[in-house]
Amino acid sequence: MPKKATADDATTKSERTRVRILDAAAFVLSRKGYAGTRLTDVADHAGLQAPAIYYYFPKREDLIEEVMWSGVAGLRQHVKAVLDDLPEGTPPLTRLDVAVDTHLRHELESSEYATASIRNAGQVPEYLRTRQDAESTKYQAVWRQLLAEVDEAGLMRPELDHRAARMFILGALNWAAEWWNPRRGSLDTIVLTAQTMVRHGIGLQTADDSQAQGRPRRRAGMSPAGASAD
Amino acid sequence: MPKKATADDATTKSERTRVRILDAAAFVLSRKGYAGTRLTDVADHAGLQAPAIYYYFPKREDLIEEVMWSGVAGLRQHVKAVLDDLPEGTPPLTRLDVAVDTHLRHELESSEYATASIRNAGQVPEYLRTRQDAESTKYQAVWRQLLAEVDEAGLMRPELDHRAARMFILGALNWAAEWWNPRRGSLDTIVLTAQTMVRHGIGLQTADDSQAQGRPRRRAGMSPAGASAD
Amino acid sequence: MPKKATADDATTKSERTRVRILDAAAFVLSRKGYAGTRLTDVADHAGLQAPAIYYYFPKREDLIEEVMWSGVAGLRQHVKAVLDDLPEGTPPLTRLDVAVDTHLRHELESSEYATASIRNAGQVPEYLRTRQDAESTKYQAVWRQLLAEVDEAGLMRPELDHRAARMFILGALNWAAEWWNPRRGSLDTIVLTAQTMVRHGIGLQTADDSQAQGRPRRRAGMSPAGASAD
Amino acid sequence: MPKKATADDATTKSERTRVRILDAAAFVLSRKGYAGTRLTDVADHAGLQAPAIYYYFPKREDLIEEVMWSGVAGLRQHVKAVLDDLPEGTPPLTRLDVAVDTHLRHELESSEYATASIRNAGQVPEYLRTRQDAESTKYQAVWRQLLAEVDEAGLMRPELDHRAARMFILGALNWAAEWWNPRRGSLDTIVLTAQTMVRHGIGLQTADDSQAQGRPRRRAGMSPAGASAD
DNA sequence: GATGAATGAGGATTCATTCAT
DNA sequence: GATGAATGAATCCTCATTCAT
Repeated sequence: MPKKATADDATTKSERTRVRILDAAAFVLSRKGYAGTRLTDVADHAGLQAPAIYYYFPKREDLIEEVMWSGVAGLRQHVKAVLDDLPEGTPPLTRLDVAVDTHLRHELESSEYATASIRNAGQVPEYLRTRQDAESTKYQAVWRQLLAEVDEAGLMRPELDHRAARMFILGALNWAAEWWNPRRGSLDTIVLTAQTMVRHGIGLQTADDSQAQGRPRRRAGMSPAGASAD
Repeated sequence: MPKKATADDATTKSERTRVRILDAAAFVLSRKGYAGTRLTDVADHAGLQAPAIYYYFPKREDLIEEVMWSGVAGLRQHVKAVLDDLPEGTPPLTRLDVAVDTHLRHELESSEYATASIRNAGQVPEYLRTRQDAESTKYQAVWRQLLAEVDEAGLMRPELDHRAARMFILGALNWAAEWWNPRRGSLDTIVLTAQTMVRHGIGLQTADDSQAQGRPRRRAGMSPAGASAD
Repeated sequence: MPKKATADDATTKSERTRVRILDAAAFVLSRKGYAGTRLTDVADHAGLQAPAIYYYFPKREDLIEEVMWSGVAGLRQHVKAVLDDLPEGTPPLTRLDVAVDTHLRHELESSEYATASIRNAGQVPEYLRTRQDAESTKYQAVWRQLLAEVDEAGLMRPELDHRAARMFILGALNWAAEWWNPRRGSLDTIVLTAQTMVRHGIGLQTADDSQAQGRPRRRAGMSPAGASAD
Repeated sequence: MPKKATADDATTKSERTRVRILDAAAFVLSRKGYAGTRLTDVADHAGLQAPAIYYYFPKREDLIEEVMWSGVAGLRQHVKAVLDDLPEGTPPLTRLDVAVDTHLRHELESSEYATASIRNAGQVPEYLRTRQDAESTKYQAVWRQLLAEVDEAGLMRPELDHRAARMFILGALNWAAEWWNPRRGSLDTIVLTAQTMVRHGIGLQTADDSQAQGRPRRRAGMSPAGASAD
């Protein structure tokens, strides 16, 4: 993500308002669902009047579309960036660990957009999903690749259907937004659990590769808002 | 669910209409979300006019509440019944296999209610969730018990947080409703994949217990959920 | 107009409400113009709440379209019917007199629809005018025919451009709705004035045909509302 | 109109912008009607942003009022000026011809204001019409005078109601804006037709006075109306 | 002089709900 | 039991208008 755009970044006031609206929309959308997202609520959260939204987004749908898209886009870019940063020759199961770690932390810690996007994937009408679907497909490709690497290394359980396995992993991770509560268990704990389950659920055990990996690095300004501003 | 209600059961016509409305509501709810569920659409699917619904349900919310509740209740009863049917002494990991199998098939094959309930768990307002939450808690208990048995048998990976593990499993299974497409892979295939991932993600491998289990048995009249699938 | 449909006709209550709404819309439309016609005002005049209109007309535009169309349609049918009733062999200039008389009385006495239609002809958006334009064309044909008959009888002033002459006549008649005030001159007076001006403005004087003609006959149920019900 | 304001007059830039706004308003007003005239559209046509209009006109209504007033005022002044220029002793029916000619050409060729004013005469709210009504009355007086002269010369058809006759003439002329299309007949043609119809519709034929008169003379700087046409 | 940003007052439209039949 | 007709409470969206810059 070349340009970082966060509400506090030194961009124009106008741009910051736009981001505030998007943030508010992501917040409301992830809690109330597509049909339940009222512009009044979004405006309240953004600290302005509903009609002001129209100065930035021609239609309610355009606002929602952008949130939904940013959700996947931000997630994909974040995960992809982290994976690309890994040293050459990192073992496939370790890369899987890192992906699980990154996805989960982004979803739960940094991005209301990601949860908004995940939760409403099934409810947003067809015609609002073009960009989102495209991003989704790309993100799926990232995971397909991860599993393929495991497979090529001869480490994948033979009984598994690749697509189903991928979807079960993503489902498990996505669903975390529904139940995770910072007060009932640290994020580190659940990340470790997820990594363990994925690593062994997917991978054949080898004695020397049994420790889950993934070092969370906080990365500033990686929010989907930033993504959306590209 | 004390009373069995299926559309073809020899109940009054009135009762059958009630079920038709519930079925329709489950159908719409699972596709449009809580706020997007219009009584008009429900009525259309049930083959009557919207005001007729009020003869059976005092408020839109009551109808939705019942669907949401039936969703979890039906799922729980179904899974519980199947587990209870297993012969005494069935090994814990096998019981887990069976639970995965049963949950998945019920969700994907037999119950629009289950998916309605799953998908909208986060969007339905607090005050509509009393019964649903109670059922949910009970259903969680079933799975908590399953994992506890595995643990007691000394077969559970020690790194796992029990609650998180349980939630990841349910998340993976629940999410399947979002992506599973009968045309892109048989149910048997994905059931096997899920079983494998859960069994190895959760359980320590023992040489003699490596084969996934679970024979689907169709069970009639389990719930309105069951009804809707007929 | 085969079926007569007036608000007090013995049709269903529903049909009568529909007509009441149309009448109200014609009333408001002719006074406030296309953009100024608020559904609230229409509803007030019809004695119901604005949303009730949607029970009868899917869109505000559909309501307006129907009024606009009925306006011309009713006028055309009325004038045509009266002309067709004239005895065979009625002289062309007499037929012209009758047409002037009928148009004027219908516009000023019987039809809020006609004035609504006339006044807003230029402001209603293109896509609402299909039916109206078709009717208009047909009505123009009636007058083209009238003038053609005068011409064929060798009674038309040679300097005249036929189309322009027709339009000037219709303009003079249509505009009457803007200025005519029952308190400032009887309808009979202005009808006579119009007939005189048209007859001599258009026709060459012949000694024996100098008296304007046209006996107003009140005809029940000829309202555009009736027309619209066909 | 005390101050002459033409876009190319050597006035301040400010004054020229004001005229541009008025021109734009006349344009929009004559096409969209009173209620349909949006400041945004006016601003677009004037090549500036809507709020800029407020620098020149305190209220939307003030802008519209001025256009409506200028419409009649310009027309009246133009017609009056031309009539006053006629040589002493010009016969009444010739004066009538000239008036018809002048009104028609001004309306159709030079003034978007005139058409705006004519078309919306019935829709603009009462309280915006003070100046306009005053002008209108004065313009009516011009025509009343024209007809009176014809009458005094003993040339007026006795059946005619003076007021009605005047209104029919003006209606015919005004309505031309609704149908005249430069591509479907030259202005000269329709002017001649109008003159013929008025002269014979109103006047008693005398052998030696049968030729229609009226030489169009372009007169610059008459009004904002004139200005807009340059 | 002019614009970007924002607001308040409507106005069209939707939808749960009511009620007489 | 069920529907046709109607309503009241939102909700989206538009537009004149304001104001700081």
